[in-house]
Amino acid sequence: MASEASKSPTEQPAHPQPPQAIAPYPPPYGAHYAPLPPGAYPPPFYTFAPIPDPNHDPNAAPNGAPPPQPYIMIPQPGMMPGMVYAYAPPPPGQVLPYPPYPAPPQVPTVAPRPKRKQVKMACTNCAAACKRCDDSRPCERCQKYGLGESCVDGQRKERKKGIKRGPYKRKAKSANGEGMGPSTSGPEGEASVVPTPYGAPPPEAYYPYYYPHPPYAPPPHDGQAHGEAAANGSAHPVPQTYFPLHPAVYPPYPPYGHPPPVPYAAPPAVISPPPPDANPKSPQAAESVSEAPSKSKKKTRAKAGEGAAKGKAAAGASDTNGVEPHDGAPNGYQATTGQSFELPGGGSGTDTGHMVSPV
DNA sequence: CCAATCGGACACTAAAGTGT
DNA sequence: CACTTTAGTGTCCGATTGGA
Ligand SMILES: [Zn+2]
Ligand SMILES: [Zn+2]
Repeated sequence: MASEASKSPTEQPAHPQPPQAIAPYPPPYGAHYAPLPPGAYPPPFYTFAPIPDPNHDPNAAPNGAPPPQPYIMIPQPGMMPGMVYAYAPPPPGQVLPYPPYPAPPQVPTVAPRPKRKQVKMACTNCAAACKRCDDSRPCERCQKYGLGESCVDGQRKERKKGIKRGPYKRKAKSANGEGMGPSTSGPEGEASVVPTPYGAPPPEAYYPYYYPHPPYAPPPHDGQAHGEAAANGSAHPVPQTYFPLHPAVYPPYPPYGHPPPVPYAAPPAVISPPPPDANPKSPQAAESVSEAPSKSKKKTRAKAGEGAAKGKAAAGASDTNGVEPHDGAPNGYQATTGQSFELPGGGSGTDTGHMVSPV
């Protein structure tokens, strides 16, 4: 019972906390990718933003202008796994003033909810009442309602056998979902495109910006093969290059806790991110989409649990007590694109995290 | 206000289908 | 035969209803 009782609605599995050390690792100007010391932190989490190469990148410092500051990329609560965020870490105790990509905390769309856990077998009383049970017998709820003696496991039906199915459609399972033709044969007109792990395209050249971790990064825009990537198709994906806009073009963000001056608009196109996956549908969501042909829900609910405990024998019993998994979203993320939201400071943006200073 | 009810989303997992 | 996909079945969330 000590296993799952601890879920706080507002908390999420904490990212490994990095030493707040940006100073020791300033990537050299012109470097394409300056990773932190190997082994220091989990690679997907802590990486330096690349510094623009003035020879190739339009975002690099204008003539004579000083190079932009290196930004350490630190994951923030609410960020999607694998995403990196090009912005200096907030001071201790503070959070980023702007919504993370791709789903800002303001929108109720995506809350990092832990999966609901079920007991292997609910007792008959709980099952009948459609309430949460536990592994103990009598279960907590039955004890509460004085149903200890009738708290027994139900009996699972045996699953039907011999039911024929059509041919399976294979799912594309690759690290770079990009090029591959995903579920090729979609007879139902079902989604035929597998979304990238992060749904939306990586916005970049924004302040701040987010983008997928290297394996999903778009190719270099300057025609060069940055990083160790691109060369061979066989080796595993390698960090690609992304460049923060130069502050001279796009003023940096205000200090933490301060709202943005104005809504950030789209910047002049310097880099075109790859097209979004046209399929916002969660692979898992398919379940409830189609009409359930046979929902074995016919059962007549017997009186049990609260009902059986008639007469209020067990007072003060409320099954809403205790742990609430705090729903927010199905475990399958909805990869929506172009969804708008409100910025804390009164601005607005999209779930792509595009935010750019007006200049 | 609170407990009981219950529709339906969600989780689990076994069976069917596929690949090697 | 290992692995993947599909879907049958159970769990239980959360909205609704009804009684005190
Ligand atoms: Zn129970
Ligand atoms: Zn019980």
